[in-house]
Amino acid sequence: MRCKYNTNNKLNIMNYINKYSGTFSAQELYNEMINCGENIGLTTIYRYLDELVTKNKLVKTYNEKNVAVYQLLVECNHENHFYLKCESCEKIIHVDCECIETLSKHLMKHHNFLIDKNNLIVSGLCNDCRNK
Amino acid sequence: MRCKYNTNNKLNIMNYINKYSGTFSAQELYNEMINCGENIGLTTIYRYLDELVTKNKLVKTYNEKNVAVYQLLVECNHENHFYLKCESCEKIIHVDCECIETLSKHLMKHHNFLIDKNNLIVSGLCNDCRNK
DNA sequence: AATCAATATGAAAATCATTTTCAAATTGGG
DNA sequence: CCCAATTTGAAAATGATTTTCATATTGATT
Repeated sequence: MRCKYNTNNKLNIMNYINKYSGTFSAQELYNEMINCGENIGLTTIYRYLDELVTKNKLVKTYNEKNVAVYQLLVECNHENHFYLKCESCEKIIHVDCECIETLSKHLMKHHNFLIDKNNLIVSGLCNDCRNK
Repeated sequence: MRCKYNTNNKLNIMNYINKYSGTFSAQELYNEMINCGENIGLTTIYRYLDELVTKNKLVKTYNEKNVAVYQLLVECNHENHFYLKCESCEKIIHVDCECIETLSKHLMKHHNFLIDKNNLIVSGLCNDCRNK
């Protein structure tokens, strides 16, 4: 079982995670740490990232190449920030993604509608509830 | 280059695809066909499924184990229906547009979120109120 | 129906992110 | 300081998907 001890490795990984504003893969994080002279194993990174996902500190999604990418779950007022709300578990998911800019531009151009991103909550089912 | 010839294999795969009302993986489809005595290669199935995705006949998502699953894309007029709501005049605007499908696919693929289109209300400013 | 270049096929090998294994190192409570 | 619980990470395993490439099939043209 994991997640019992707070180790130097975990603190160190967290420091590097905090450098990212967007998503990062386990491999990218590993490369960054190695390049900075840290001594860490890729396995350890995978494990700690999963631990943080379980603790809702990170959100895990998949990029266009189907590689897992992670992102800090932090409140923020970024340009492309909006919310996903799970109708089942009520969880709010913060999203920071260009996809909303794409929709925004489309609605303006083709529907003459000015979207209010700060007020956008997209309802649906989150990954956990969808798989229940 | 692919997609030029219509072969017996492709017709045959299509027959089996039509048996599914929900999602199926390449492996599941392969197993089903082999069990039914068909002579087919898994590689061929992967290739034809991708061809059908490109042709918008199938939608490709990933299940909880991150395995690609496919589903027939059935045309439906109300499939892409959602609402715009003006924050100023409270008017509800009905929209039937593919842009929501684009967002939906993106949210599923990259954020593991199944959008509930029937419940989507996008807030903002309508054309009239924006010009006041 | 014979020819032939383009395309399709599929078994085997390769790819590659992720997980598992397991012996060694580390942690923190007692 | 001890020691059992936990963490670590290199190496191996996993497994879905892609690539390779020699062979088979296709369909247009004679």
